[in-house]
Amino acid sequence: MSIRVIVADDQEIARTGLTMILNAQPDIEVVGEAADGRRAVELARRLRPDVCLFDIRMPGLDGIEATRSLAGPNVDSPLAVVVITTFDLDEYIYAALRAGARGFLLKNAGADMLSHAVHAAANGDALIAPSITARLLEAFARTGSGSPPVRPIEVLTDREEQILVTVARGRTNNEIADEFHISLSTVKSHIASLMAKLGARNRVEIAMWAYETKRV
Amino acid sequence: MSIRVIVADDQEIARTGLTMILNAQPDIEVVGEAADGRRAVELARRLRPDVCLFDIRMPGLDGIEATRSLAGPNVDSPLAVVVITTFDLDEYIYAALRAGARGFLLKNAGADMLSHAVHAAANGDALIAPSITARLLEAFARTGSGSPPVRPIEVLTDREEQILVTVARGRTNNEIADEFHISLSTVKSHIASLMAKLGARNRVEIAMWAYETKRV
DNA sequence: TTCGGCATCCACCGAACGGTTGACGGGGAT
DNA sequence: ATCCCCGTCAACCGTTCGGTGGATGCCGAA
Repeated sequence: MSIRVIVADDQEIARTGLTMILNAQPDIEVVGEAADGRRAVELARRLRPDVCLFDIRMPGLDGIEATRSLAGPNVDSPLAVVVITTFDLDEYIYAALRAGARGFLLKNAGADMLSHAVHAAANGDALIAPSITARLLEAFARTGSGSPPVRPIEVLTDREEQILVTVARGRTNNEIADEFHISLSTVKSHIASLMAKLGARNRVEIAMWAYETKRV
Repeated sequence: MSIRVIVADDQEIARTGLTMILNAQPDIEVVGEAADGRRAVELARRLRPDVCLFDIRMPGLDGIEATRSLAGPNVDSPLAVVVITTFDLDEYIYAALRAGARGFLLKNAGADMLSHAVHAAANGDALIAPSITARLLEAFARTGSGSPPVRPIEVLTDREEQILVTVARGRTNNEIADEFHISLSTVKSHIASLMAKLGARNRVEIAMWAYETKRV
């Protein structure tokens, strides 16, 4: 019997690529696709696949949240979720693993890595991209404890996400205020909470974050 | 006879996705794939496809350079190249178009957009993602001229290049001054000339430029 | 040698940014 | 009905940034 998988990614190109690569494996079958987190969760609940493959960046419910609601600590019959993303930022990795992910891959992973990760997840094991594993171990060594040095990624609100992008495009606060028809104060509020949530010290670091997570 | 296409992208997932979506079209056939710019150019020279679909970000020779050497101003029998990228930043677009691209798409484009762009390129037309087109027109309107608002890249000095990177990493002027053991004034001088040369209005736009040109 | 480019520095000033505190209404959850 | 989060806004204040107009010394090319 083949491993039943669902794939969720907001980019049609990536979604098709993942699906095709997995379907090319003799013992893997993609039984569903979704373009956002909410539908991914619905689909997973309905189909109960052996493995869910989620992109982190998705509109609405992101991959982390989706993972949490399918494989989180308080879920009774958790599904196996493999999270995939373009950049290997620590915040994401820890958040994904804490959310219950059984795997963490980068989008530049090849077909081999991909199918290995799916097989591992289906077997109750977990596969993490080697480059990430190294940093994970290092992090464990640094803290000397069993708990990873997690900066809990706080989920950005819709408005914050919008502001984030404009900041990363080099807009000034005044320009942002005009663009969204809100006051300068409000823009500063949003940017303040962005800095707090992302741990950024200034707007350039906000822009950095946006770039590194391909939000620009 | 179907349209012969080659696809170049360093991410296997995206490459597979693009190939599958295009092969699903009755009159399009993907005749080759490449994972970096150099091989893409070789492949294109050998196969002479009707359309080349290039990602901008590729190791070695990037998509822009690859486009230039296949469709640039001084090429005698130019091929039709469609450039695709995740980012829709102006520098990329202009660079791609100046390099001779016959299309410019974002990676979040759907299958429709993709096949339309390939068809257009094969017919000697050009298709650009709507969101980008709007900004292009706006830019043309701003300059009021028929020539694209191309900014000739002035060469950065070594020092400027160094400062550029630190700015893009979110450092403040004071931190940069400490890091290089120079005065705050000097940092400001360099940043001023950076802004002048790059046409940036503030340091975030400097950071943008650094990210877009893979300097970070 | 003279000229220009580069890197260094200074002073001044207004604009933009970042931090803080507090406030208000709406909506969803309990 | 209550509470909390979100989005909105205000006032205030210090810091940082960006702009201007210089200055100096060094080096290499003309």
